[in-house]
Amino acid sequence: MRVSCLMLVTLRDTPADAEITSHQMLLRGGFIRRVTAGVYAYMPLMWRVIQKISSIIEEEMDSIGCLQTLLPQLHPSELWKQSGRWQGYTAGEGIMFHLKDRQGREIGLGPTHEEVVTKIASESIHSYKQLPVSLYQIQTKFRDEIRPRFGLMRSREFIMKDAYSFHSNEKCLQGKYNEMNDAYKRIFSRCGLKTVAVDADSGAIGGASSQEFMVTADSGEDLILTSPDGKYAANQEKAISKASEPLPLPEGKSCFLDTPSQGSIKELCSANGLDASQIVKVLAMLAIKEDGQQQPLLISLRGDQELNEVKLTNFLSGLLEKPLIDLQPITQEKLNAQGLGEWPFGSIGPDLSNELLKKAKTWENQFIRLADKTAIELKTFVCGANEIDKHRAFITWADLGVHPKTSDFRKAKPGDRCSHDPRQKLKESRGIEVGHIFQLGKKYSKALDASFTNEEGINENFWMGCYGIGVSRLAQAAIEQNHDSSGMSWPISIAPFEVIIVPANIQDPLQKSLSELIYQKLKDQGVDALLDDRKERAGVKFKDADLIGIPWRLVIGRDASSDKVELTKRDCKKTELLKTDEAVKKLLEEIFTNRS
RNA sequence: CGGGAUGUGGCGCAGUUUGGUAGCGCACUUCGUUCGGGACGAAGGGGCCGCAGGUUCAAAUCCUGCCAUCCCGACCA
Repeated sequence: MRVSCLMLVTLRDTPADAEITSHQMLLRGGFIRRVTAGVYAYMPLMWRVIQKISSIIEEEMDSIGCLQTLLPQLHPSELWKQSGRWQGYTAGEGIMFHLKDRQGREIGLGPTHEEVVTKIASESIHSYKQLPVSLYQIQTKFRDEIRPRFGLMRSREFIMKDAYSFHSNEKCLQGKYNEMNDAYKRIFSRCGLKTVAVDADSGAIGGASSQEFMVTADSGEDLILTSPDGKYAANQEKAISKASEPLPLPEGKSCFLDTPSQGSIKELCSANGLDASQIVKVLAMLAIKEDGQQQPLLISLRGDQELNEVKLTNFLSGLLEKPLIDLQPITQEKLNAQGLGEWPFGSIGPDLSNELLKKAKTWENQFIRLADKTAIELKTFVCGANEIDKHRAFITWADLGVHPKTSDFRKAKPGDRCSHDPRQKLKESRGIEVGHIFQLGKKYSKALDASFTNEEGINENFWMGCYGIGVSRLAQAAIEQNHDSSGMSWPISIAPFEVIIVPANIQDPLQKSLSELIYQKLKDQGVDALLDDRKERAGVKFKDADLIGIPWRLVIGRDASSDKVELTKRDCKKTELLKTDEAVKKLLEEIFTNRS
């Protein structure tokens, strides 16, 4: 390809609305253009990158026996109603774009394809003899993100590879899951990315086990916690840890404390000489279920711990046997709207009376009481007295007479002791999620009644797994990990071109003809070569070459008369002056040995 | 949706406080000189100043409403 034909438009100034480096560089290099919020056009250079990533993914998926397909993007609402996700994905802050066709039928624009693929599998597969099967596609997904951000990192229209596997038993699913795990590691490493695999929450997709693949980068949106020995890595949403030992309260008889304007743990501690780990704090929250039911909750936590809402949501979804669509703190405004009186916020105890909910208009009138393990383990503690400006001290759970459901609801934090080895402390780093694999189990096959006949002649629902890679996100994440002050520096396996040939002065007939000769030679060898044949000054071409990050640069300049050219490696900027033949030979060697 | 900021040629910005009919740098076009790290000179082209109302002799500038974009939280590949 010739730069003169490439529609290359680079910007000298950084567009003001781009925040992170990779986004800025993609815009400056003319790789992407924004069309509307969270929607981008992939320009020719970017499309080449995406194609290269796609090929690597295709090779790896094919190598583990996955079948490529292309599924529809318009999904009938019935299918999503069957799986029980229509409400959650469209109502409230749902992320599915949806519309009505001319007949008034509701249609969703595919944010993910479990429903469609499960339907297809169930129609085509009737016997265990046809299993296992894995299908995948590389396609645009639509998600009406609440807040699109950072260019392709969180866009509303993005390219994703999604795979779905169907099995006759759990063991087979686990086998495929492990194969996928390995394939993912190969894919990311072939793309030149450093990634960590972390335990993850399976979120809205649901299912049992799940792992995320994170490109490590300071600009990442996710907080990852890892152990120094590398044996444990998890997304903070999911991470577990051992909380520090609480400071035991000294002996004492249960009593009331006057605690005027000590509504926060901090104030309570400093006014009474307490440690936060000696207090049980109670959060009042409202869970909104998919069917609209509103359930008040009281969650007890040790004073020095924070609530992990993901853990709470998952626990409640199991308890209520319905997905939650929202979780919000109870505020005085909400109480007023329910026609309820004032609650003693700041002094609420785990035993706050159900009486307070009696007159609620739309809420359930019993609390669900929950407590984090660390709170339950306290022998004696300080807690709210359910009266403004009053707390109680030297209280035990027996004194309170309530029996909250107990689980792990606390947020693991950097510095916490690791569960597998308390001598180690969790470290934090940031990551960009580029892949996620799930063992779904029978969640969708049950909901959509997708089954096969097993060896015993009995009808059984499929065991399923699903496996995603954010292709367009991965491309941007690659820049986040590979750039310097002058621009991008693509890993060669996914670079839009492998080498750029730059005649310093295209007007010089010798330089021009030598450049053309080398260009032809490289092309004949199957190298992705770009020839900068523009009538620009050398400086301009160098700046552009650096910005668009082509891994190798061959400059044909003043030494052309002695048949010498310069070979430069983009990532380290190391330059060698070589005879033309040697330069071409070395380049071919480098490119062919490093092609993954 | 809540909190904050910003909307002026393709990009980056000034002008808004104190109303007088739009300017700078980059990019673009033409000519000349230059030619190894975003050249110089000359001459050009391009803007209903986010949109809609209002105030005024006069609005980018003042007032009202809307819209859009970006940043901080919930969402996620």
